[in-house]
Formats: sequence, structure tokens, C-alpha cells
Amino acid sequence: MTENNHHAKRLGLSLWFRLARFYTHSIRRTNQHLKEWGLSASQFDILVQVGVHNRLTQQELADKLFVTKGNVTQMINKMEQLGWIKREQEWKTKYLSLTDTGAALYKEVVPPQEQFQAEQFSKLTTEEQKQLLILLRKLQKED
Amino acid sequence: MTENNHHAKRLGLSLWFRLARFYTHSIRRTNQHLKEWGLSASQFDILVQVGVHNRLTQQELADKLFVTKGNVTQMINKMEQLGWIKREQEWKTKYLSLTDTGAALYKEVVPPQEQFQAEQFSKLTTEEQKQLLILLRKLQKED
DNA sequence: TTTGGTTGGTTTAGTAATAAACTGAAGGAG
DNA sequence: CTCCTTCAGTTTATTACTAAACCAACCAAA
Repeated sequence: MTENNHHAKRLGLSLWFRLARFYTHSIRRTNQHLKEWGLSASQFDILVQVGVHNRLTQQELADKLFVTKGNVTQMINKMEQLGWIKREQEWKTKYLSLTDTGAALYKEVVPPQEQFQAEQFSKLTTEEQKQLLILLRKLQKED
Repeated sequence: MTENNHHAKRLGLSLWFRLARFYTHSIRRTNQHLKEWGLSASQFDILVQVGVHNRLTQQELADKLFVTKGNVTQMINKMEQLGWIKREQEWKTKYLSLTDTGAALYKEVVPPQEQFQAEQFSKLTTEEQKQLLILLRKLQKED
């Protein structure tokens, strides 16, 4: 193996570790922050997706969040019970949308959460943040 | 709120979503890949840290991985039982190191895993990967 | 018309992680 | 000496997630 090749490999592992560390740290702080409104990071994720893409199916939600449909079933069960989300069945598919309570929560929690996430990246300049976004987008692009 | 300020906030949220999506996707593939050697992503993480920083305490390991010490206790229990890691108690602290089996596993699994992680970032050029690493490092820097 | 595939959702068992409360040992201050 | 704090690790209950098996409904092809 060439020196270059070796460095390239080490780089991949370093990137992975850095990214994983930042993620775990960040999600912990996020959960802590969202406690104030009685929801978790994943619930917030769902609230936003359902709020933005109204009447989407569970499968579509799973695809957007990159999680399994099994996970969606469980999360929605809970959020339905909490009265934030409603399911409307048509044929065999279930369409999701926010209840009034859910919509109110959305309006209340999104602005401070935007603020909070902005702060988590505030060690980077706006220019650097844009760069980071470009790199992340590129990483996920389908072949 | 100014237009700029608003964009800055949206940027933070976008960054967070992108990063989270990449992470969940990536860790799933990693787990899948590591199945071949019968270990999980988190176990690999621990194997590497203990392999590199020999004889570190559980608390130090927790700090390196950005997880709670409770999590470390549980993970180490399992990996001790699997015969990969040994604990040596001195006073009240427990020092971790790899067993011979653990060291053998380390040697076997690290190279292909480096290869695998390199591939996960291969949509970026080497230059871009270095940039990404710099940005991630900056994000985690202590004040 | 049966048969078999595809699709949306559910269930279940297991893994990783957390927060918070706890144990037990040291080490210091009065 | 006793009390108090701190520190390393453990325990417990809970959340989020996965993979894999499953169910039910529709659809198409033979």
C-alpha cells in the first residue's frame, strides 16, 4: 500500500470518529434543550417533517428521516397518543398531519430550536457553515 | 429580525438535519459491515480506543467517546464476557486493556474497517475530506 | 380464478444510549 | 475522630432504533 493510500484510509476513520462524537454530543444537548417543551429530538424531527410536508405517509416519513418504518410506527403511536399528530387511513395507507395542538406546538418550538441549532454551529463563520452544508450534501448525493 | 439573521438560523437547522441523516445512515451501514466480525459499531469504537490508549480508565474512555460512564459500564461488561477486554482494578479505579483475543481481533478488523470508512467518504475529494475534518475539529473546540 | 408478488404498516426481540439515583472509598476540615 | 465532599463505577428505568418476521390488501399474470 502506498503512503498516500494509507493516509486516505486514516482520514476516513478520523472523519467518522469526529462526526460521531459531534453527533452524540449534539443530540444530547438538543434533547436537554427540548425538554422545556416536553419533547425529544426525534419527536421534534417528526413534528417538523409532518409540519412541512403535510399529509405524508408513514413510509415517506421514514424515507425522509432515514429510519425504518418500524421505528415510525412506534414514534407515531406515541405522538398520536400525546395528541400532536393524527393518522387518516385511505385504503391501506395512513396519511399523517398535525392536530391543532401539534400545530400550536410547532409554532411555539420551532423558532427557539432554530436559534438553538444556530448556536451549536456558531463556532463556524457563516461562510464555513455554508461550506459544511455543501460538503454534507455532496456526501449524501445518490450515484 | 433581519433577513440575514433569519437565514443564519435556517442554516443551523439545515446543517443539523443533514448531519443527523448522514450519521444514522452511516452508522447503519457500519453495523452491517462489522457484522462479519461479530461486532457492532460501538464495540468497534471501544476496541479502537482501548487498543490505542492502553490501560485507560472507564471514565477516560467515556470522555473520549463522549458517552456516559453508565454506558461504558454496560458495554465493557459485555466485551469482558466476550473475552476481548480485561479490567484490572487498582484502588477504586479500573484500568482497561485488550486481551490477546481482543488484540487479535483489533489487528484483523481495523484495516478493512479503515477501508470501509474511507469508502463512505469517497464522494469527496481528498482535499474536501481534509476541509471537512478541519470544520468538524473547529466545531468541537473548547472555548 | 387462483396464485404469487409488492406494498404499507405492525410486532417483537434485542442493542445502545441516556439521566438519575446509588455505593463505597479517599481525602480533607473542623 | 467524625463529617462532608468528591470520585469511579454500578444500577435501573426509559427512549430510540434496528432487523426480521409478519399481516392484509391490492394487482397482475397465467
